Amino acid sequence: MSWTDERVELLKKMWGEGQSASQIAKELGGVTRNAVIGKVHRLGLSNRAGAAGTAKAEPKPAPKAEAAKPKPAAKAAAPAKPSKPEVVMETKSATPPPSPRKQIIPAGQPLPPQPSANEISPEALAKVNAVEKKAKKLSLMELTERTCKWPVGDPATENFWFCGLPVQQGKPYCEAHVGVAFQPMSARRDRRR
DNA sequence: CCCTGATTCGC
DNA sequence: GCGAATCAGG
Repeated sequence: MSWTDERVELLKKMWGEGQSASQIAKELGGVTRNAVIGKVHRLGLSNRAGAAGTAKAEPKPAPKAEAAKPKPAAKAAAPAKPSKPEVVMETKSATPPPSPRKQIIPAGQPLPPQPSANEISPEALAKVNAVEKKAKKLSLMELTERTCKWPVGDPATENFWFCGLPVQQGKPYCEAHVGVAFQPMSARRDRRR
């Protein structure tokens, strides 16, 4: 493969968007991330700083392209569904890990955390809520050994997906989900009922 | 171990 | 100019 104009443009575009070299390479195909990085340097756009030479470029917002058209919506629909405060911190009905009902959540090997007597740190929960918005929302088949396998939503529903963010090293989940999946086992054991 | 970008250097 | 190998970090 050679660096045709189109390919270079895509490279510039993606690099500008903050995509990683490996992602760009994958997208382009036929090249490795090294090739991409090498090209990036030769093009002089190592980082998104002012490569032009004089003017200092602004930090540039670099929005994460978020085209969102989940549903063709044959009819008007209400796509916006705030959040469901199902995670309470008062009554004891918290259910941080998704509720797999009696369904078997198919996962490569690791199983999603089964809800247990739990009360995850509010921080971790907040983190997860935030992260779920950035989740890549992968389908079962899209999961790999390196994508967070934290299930979100109801398996019996349309909107059910797996986090998909990069996992934390060996773990089956991303950092945020690891945070709620693996509790220090310190907090309290269980509410003395 | 996974990943990131940066650099080098033979081609 | 190209990019694998290597380096340096996270």
